[in-house]
Amino acid sequence: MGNKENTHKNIVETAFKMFSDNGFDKTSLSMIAKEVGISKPAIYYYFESKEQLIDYIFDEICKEIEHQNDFSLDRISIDNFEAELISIGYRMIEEHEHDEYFNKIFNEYILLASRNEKYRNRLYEIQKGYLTTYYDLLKFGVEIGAVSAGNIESKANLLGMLIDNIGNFMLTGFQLDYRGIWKEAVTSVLKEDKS
Amino acid sequence: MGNKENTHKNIVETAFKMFSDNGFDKTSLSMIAKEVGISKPAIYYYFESKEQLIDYIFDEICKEIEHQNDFSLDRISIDNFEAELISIGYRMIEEHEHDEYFNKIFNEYILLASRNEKYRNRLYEIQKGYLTTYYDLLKFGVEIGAVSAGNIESKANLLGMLIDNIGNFMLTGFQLDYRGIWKEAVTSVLKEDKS
DNA sequence: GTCTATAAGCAGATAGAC
DNA sequence: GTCTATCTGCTTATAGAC
Repeated sequence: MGNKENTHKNIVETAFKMFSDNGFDKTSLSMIAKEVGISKPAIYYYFESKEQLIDYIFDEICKEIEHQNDFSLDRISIDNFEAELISIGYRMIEEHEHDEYFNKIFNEYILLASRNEKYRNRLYEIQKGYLTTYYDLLKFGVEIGAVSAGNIESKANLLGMLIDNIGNFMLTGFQLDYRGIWKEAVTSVLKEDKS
Repeated sequence: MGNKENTHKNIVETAFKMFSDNGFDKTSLSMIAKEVGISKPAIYYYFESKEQLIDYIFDEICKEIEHQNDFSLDRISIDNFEAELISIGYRMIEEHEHDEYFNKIFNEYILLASRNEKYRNRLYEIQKGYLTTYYDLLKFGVEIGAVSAGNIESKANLLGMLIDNIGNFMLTGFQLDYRGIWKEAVTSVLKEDKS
């Protein structure tokens, strides 16, 4: 009874870590069971198949992303718009620095999604929401006069895609001045149009 | 005799396509052999192991990238600098549009590299060279007076990382105005500094 | 060079006892 | 809930004939 939830949690957390370390295909249920300290059939008491375990973790990850993806516009004014935008990126970079597993397994799911429709739609919505956040932010910036009105959509996509790839580059262990890059991007985008 | 090179080529090309479609782990040597129209042991005549086949294709891909990664600065002047930079990105976008397999298998190798040192160093050098190209371009732009001198490195990394992720986004089937995003990035980066 | 036959091992998954 | 024992199928890889 009390143990049931515990074992379930152990399986999920161990699988998450091992999938992240080795990938889905190179992590067998036997390996997970051994690491958890149970037998392989015990996993089948909680999950119908390996695929269902992978799907369960996918769902958990998606929920977490969807949840953390809405930051409020409350504190933002014309005076601190640029600084706030910069610090949003800084916060993302910081999260990545303390989060070795998440990005790795997420890339695993992205590759899965490129071949399996089941994961594609959900990730599509996440990516869309992700870019939309930057769009809403810049649109708000236009309203309060902190951003010039041209090409808001492209600017938003530019920022969203850049911060996304900063996460990927960090994953590969590439050492760059990511904060400097992000700051440069924000200030460049917010610069007045010449014309 | 004449057949030897042909079979070798068939194996490599078929494997490339199938690895791209299904991933390494979900493409067995039996599947490749069947698709080529030979028996499985025939593959072992050309490659010692599956891993060696994967490595061979990795080497081919790296060589191709390294080769196509140097565009000359000859045609570039102060008058056409921005336009040339924009068209460099456009050309990359166009390549991606006609190249369904390359990006997919390349991402497969990136994920491999995140777990296997053997692939890591080579990809590291490619990524570095990639970003360096944009750095050299911008530095040249500074010399001829087409770019203001501040933060060249961050600007170069920004452009390099953006065009890289444009490729990734295209892979996922995400429909965006990638040319507009790239153009916005280039013009933003080349805008005069306010101060 | 390419084949048939086969070895050895591990994968996902199930039966059934406790 | 968790176990031991087991099934089926597929994997990489090899032996040896032609």
